[in-house]
Amino acid sequence: MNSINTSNNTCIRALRDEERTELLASARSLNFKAGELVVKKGTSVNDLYLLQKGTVELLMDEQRPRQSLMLLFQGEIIGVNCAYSTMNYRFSARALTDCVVLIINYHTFSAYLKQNTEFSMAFIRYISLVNERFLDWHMKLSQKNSAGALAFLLCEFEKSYGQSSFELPLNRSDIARVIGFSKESVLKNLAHFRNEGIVESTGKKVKILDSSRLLDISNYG
Amino acid sequence: MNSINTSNNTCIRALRDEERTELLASARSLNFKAGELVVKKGTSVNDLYLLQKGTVELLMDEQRPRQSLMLLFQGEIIGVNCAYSTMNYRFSARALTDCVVLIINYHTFSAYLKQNTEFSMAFIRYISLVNERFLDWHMKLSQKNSAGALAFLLCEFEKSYGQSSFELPLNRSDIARVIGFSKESVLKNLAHFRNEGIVESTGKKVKILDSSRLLDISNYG
DNA sequence: TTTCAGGGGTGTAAAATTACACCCTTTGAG
DNA sequence: CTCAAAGGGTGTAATTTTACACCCCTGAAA
Repeated sequence: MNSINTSNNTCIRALRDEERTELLASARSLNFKAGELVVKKGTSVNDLYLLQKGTVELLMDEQRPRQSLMLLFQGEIIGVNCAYSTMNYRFSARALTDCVVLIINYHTFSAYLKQNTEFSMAFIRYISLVNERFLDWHMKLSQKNSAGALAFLLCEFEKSYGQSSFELPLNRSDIARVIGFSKESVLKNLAHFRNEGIVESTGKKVKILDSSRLLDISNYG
Repeated sequence: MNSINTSNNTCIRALRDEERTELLASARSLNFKAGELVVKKGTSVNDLYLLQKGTVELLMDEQRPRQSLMLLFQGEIIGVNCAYSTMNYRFSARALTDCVVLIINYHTFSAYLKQNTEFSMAFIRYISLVNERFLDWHMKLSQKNSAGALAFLLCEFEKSYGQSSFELPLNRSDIARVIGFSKESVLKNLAHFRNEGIVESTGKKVKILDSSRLLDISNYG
């Protein structure tokens, strides 16, 4: 059980060794295929879902695939904000890639929060940072034009994957939904980036050639 | 000191009586005039600012008065999210009306978080709810057209003030900044609402006549 | 009293974005 | 092999929003 990798989540690391061992003993790992629903909006929070591997998309509504909240990469607890507010998921999470999710018992987790002050302070810090990132994501996208928003998303992938060459887990319509613009705007801006030599792209394969210029477009928009 | 009203903040109420008394003994009340800067972006968090009375606007940048984050009404702790993440304010807060702010010592507050489990759990719940409201605000505004956004803002004021007739602490340009549209869009939509008999408005005085229709416009947009 | 700045207000032009129509290529099921 | 579906891609029209020009009114300073 100790082989389960939790080192990419800052607040789990704040647990004492024996607590972490015990918590992970009660946890189980689950696999999701790309496209599967990991969390359904409206359901109650019985467990915490730590995304160990893969990328998920948070959605306001599965039906109308209009409003995408943001993307989560490995190391994040999915919908952690809902766990201690309404205790109901306020959005759905869909796997964009094949994912490995660690299911952690909510009550066990809460018990440690009450028991271990170091842990609860680390958790407060963790959710504050998560919410900051959440807000940043939204501020950035809503204040940008279509080119800036696309540049921002590409930069986020580059940062999260840690490499300038990667494969997007999204098709063009998906990208459009995530950044909140039309598919055509995405295509035209991507074509523009290609013509300007800022990125190379064939289908979902993307290589960022001029990272600083892309960041400029992202910040300027 | 016990006369200080803190009952409108849920997490302070979770303190034991003697703790609350002690916390408030070390706190002081401060008045801000409309237009004054309450919190400056980039400064470190040394105290928590509990807004006892009035309305403040959270801004990404004081200089370029473009991006407004959201409005805070009485009972909220200003920038509570920053207190336990970077410990630096990531945005400024400007008083829209005359305000009364209770300055609470950050270290004293943090000491109670570590000491009192009930309080720390209430605080986790509080910041989760605040962030949910933050996110809601942004989701709603960014996905709406100009009419929907204006309707949303008017509904927020109605809700926060608890009455359908009120005086806006914002002129038309301010409204435009807060909802992220142009001044002209605000004026035209307001004129439309007036013509349709949804609101009455002369200058900053607003009376909401058809609350449910306004809510529809807010939700539809 | 005059003047002028600030806010409220409105029509029209300009810009950005979306929607539609359509084409090409790949791929996998029959 | 064939054909249909899905994704990538592009031009053009329609829509939305912004920007500009300008008007009126009020209130405070000269």
